[in-house]
Amino acid sequence: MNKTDLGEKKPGKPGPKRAAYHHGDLRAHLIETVRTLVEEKGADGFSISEAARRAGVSSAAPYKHFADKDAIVREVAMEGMRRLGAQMDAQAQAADPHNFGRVNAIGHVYVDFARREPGVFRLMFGLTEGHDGDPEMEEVGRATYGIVIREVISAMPQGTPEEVIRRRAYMLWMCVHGHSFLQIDRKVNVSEITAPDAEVLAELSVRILGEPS
Amino acid sequence: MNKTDLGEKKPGKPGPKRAAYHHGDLRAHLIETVRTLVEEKGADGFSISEAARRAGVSSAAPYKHFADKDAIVREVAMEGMRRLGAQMDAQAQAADPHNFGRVNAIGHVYVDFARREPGVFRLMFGLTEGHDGDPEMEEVGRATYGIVIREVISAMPQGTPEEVIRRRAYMLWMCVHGHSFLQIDRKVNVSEITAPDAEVLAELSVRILGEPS
DNA sequence: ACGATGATGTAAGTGTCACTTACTTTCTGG
DNA sequence: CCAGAAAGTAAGTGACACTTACATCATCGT
Repeated sequence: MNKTDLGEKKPGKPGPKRAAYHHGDLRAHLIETVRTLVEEKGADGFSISEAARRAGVSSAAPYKHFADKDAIVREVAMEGMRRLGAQMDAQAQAADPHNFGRVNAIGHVYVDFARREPGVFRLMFGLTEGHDGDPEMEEVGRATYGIVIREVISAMPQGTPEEVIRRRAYMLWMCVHGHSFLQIDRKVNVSEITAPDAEVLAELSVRILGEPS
Repeated sequence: MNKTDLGEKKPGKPGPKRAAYHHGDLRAHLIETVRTLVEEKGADGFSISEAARRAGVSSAAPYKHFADKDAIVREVAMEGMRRLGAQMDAQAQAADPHNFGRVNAIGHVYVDFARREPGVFRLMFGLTEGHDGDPEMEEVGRATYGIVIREVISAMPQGTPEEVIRRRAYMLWMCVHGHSFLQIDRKVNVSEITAPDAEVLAELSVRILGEPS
């Protein structure tokens, strides 16, 4: 009976990386399962029961690891936010700094993430009914947004006031965020718009970060 | 026993405006109740049962008027979309055409609607899991977006190609849509942004509709 | 008037879900 | 090696979406 030899039973203190009792880190397994379910059934269409069923445990088992459904959802959302941040960072670094290429790269990562994982994306940015004020969540969000700020700073002329930086960054965010949701919620065909991302994002960064006309 | 003398018993044909049998147009009453509930409990936190309870009917009664929960939600969303369109139209007509004033007015109506009725707004623009392809819904959406197009046309130089018009209109929509969701989902304090709508929207319309820098 | 008809309502289900409680099993630290 | 915590289970509870079978009532053709 292989217990999926995931158990890295460190004889040390329990620590935060507790793993492998009966099931073999059910906690992480559940987060992954829920992530899949959220994409399959939608953010509100999935059930803890089904996640437990897929993990091969009883429907009460999840509650040994999470207070309630929202707690699982929060973990999935935070994990998604960290992934988004990492991708944004990587692609920004890899991009050509000229012509706002790094800012554009971040925008593409954002929109692509929404398209690739619309369920998780909605969890991350939908209200999730009460996760505002969660300090850990806000911390992760701030870290991710910090990457945007960083690239806007280096895309704008040196010495641009912070006030202006923040304004420009937020304007970009508005656009990219709105574009992402309009895409995944399929509101775009409403007006027969089929603009390629690259063009639109490139034009927007010029218009928003450039000199006002 | 006043049956709330709503009954306008037209002896004519049943027609689409059927009213006042036992309850007195339960259908409309339910839509209104659900609209309230959606704001109180959130788009996925409300229940048909509670709506029926508030309307004073059995929990099975709603299913005489709507196929399922989604059907009620769709009606609420469409009614909201029609109201949004009407407000956009009215405010656009009332606004000063100079300096993209009419386009800005539309943006304000959009954002204000989101803030005033975030629950309904989410219903209108959230995926609602399968209402894409609903022809009536698309028709209402197209009509509302038509107002935007109309005002963008009259804000841009005469003779601007339709392709460009559509591009500009969509860029504006992206921004306003993103701003609305970031506001109602409270993602804005993440980055300590507290920009007044008027400034941001005015600047955006200039940057998006004006000459590229 | 009047009775068939269909629209509108109810009561009593079914199956699922979130979450709880009481209990058992398994791992771990002293 | 054992006390106790951690991790799991079975069996609930109450709410909900939706169904089925039945009751009521306005309306319309006769």
